[in-house]
Amino acid sequence: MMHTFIESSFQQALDAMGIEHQTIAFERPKVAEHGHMSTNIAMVLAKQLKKKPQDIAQEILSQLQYDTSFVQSLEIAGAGFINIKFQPNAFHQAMQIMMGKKRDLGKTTVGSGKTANIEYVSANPTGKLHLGHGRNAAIGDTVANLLEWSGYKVTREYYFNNAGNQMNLLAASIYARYRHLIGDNEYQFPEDGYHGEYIADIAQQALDLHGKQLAVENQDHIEICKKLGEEWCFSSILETLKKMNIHQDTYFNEDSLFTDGTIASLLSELKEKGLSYEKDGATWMKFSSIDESLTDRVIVKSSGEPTYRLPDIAYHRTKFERGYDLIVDIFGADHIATIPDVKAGIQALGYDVSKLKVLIYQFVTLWDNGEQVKMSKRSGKSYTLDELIDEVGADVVRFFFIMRGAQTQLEFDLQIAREQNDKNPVYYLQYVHARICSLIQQVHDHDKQVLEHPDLSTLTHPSEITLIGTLTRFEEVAIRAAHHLEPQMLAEYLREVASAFHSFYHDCRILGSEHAVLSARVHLALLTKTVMNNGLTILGISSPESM
RNA sequence: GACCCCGUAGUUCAGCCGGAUAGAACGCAAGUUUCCUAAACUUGAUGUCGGAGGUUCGAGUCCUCUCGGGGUCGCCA
Repeated sequence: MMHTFIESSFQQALDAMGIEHQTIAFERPKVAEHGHMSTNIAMVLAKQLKKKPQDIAQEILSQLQYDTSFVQSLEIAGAGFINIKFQPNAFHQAMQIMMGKKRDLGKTTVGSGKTANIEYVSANPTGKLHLGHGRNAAIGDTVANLLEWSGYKVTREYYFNNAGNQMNLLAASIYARYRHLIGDNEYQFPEDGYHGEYIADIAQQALDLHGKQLAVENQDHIEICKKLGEEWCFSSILETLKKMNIHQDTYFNEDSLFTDGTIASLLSELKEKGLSYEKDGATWMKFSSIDESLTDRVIVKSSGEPTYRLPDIAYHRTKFERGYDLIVDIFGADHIATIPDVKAGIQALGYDVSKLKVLIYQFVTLWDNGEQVKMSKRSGKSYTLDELIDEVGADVVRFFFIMRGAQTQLEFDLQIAREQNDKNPVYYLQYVHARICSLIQQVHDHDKQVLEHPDLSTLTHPSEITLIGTLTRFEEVAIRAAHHLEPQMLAEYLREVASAFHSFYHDCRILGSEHAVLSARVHLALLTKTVMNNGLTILGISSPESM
């Protein structure tokens, strides 16, 4: 936000030079000697004006009219950068503005009036959530939060299929375990069946509810097992998500697309538009006619059953029909192949595909004591998300899953996650909040007056200025993270805030200082608390009052 | 074989729309507390940004090729 103090001055200078209006990029130099802010505008204009960047910079500076109570100095440096140093007053003004926003600090309006749909987790009710789902959930929920803070009206959606092959396999697995429970040890367990312990639990439930009434194998009895399985799995999933502070708004059942005729009408429309054709008794989608790099795929098997592509396209179409301005899917890397097909289908149906953003996250590998924890789905011995949350806590789980970019493979180190100390980055952030809460408590005990009308001009220590400068970036970081759909940008930033605060806290004594200094510093601490609290809230992580 | 993601310090990773001397954490070495939570702070060492070309005032960032790791290529989801 600091650039707002100087931006219009630059625009006016460019106007005076007869240069067309254009966006001026301001950035924070890495080196302190380069000032608080710099712009490369002179270099950008060099080609267009056919002059040396240094000369252009000189010209801009000679035209520039600025408020000297805000700007301390302007310098031309390097290849033609203009470096800006602000007066402490500028930081105090910025702080004043932020203090006025109180709990809404960080909320912006870039997305106001717009709606967004974020689909995440979307696990079918065939088992417990595993670590991959955890990463999906943490990313999805945080992206949803970020968009909400940017002003979007957000719908959090969960898509599931309780009618497919996998569900039949679940039912067959439960039924087999049930038969074993009633003594039919010869009964064959389905090949590729689900082996987790929970299957036996559900079978036990079937036994408790129905006794030996299901002993004869028939469709009704298997259906009972399926229903029990679905309910059990879903409640397990929801419980796990609840622990992660995740609550979704809409649960979209794939089956509804078939029962309400959406699929049928899509099929006839595709046929009408010449986007599908019959071959070998199956219906194929003509992806190759939409995009040369794609291959035609079966959408209805010769058996009459649809492949997953058909409902996927139909489902995404409903999202477009529901009128969202932004549609976000959170997918694991294993689903990467379906995305071009869905996009092509949507585009061919006449929708604006650019509204659809697909966030792909890479796999998670779990490490403990320097050894990789193998996760085998077949044996059912995979480490579940639930176990992970119980072991290290939901805050740690959420943070670890978003602290790296989604596109990098995540190494989840249990050893570090378990530590409740300085090695664990989550505590570093939360400690700032707890420290400030404790401080405020003590200030309250001593002197209630300090909280009124602080004189910020006493904040001149380099650590104070650095902290204020860091806090001023909160809004733009939140916007940028939302725009790029990258939660880890916010996580990185909060670490910077924490570091700046701890330095300030170390350098600048608060309690016992003279009244004016005490008051101003307390307000700086309070503002930091707001930023940390709001930032952690976006990440779905708690802000403890004490640790 | 084709396509997608990744490759940055000993390790795990940041690095915005291409900007100046590539950053952080952990680990390692050395310090800081009669005082607000030492779960903190300060200082130091450590780099072929996988490699080779190219684009330009300027490349970790963009393009081409190449090597290495992961993923995906079904009338499975």
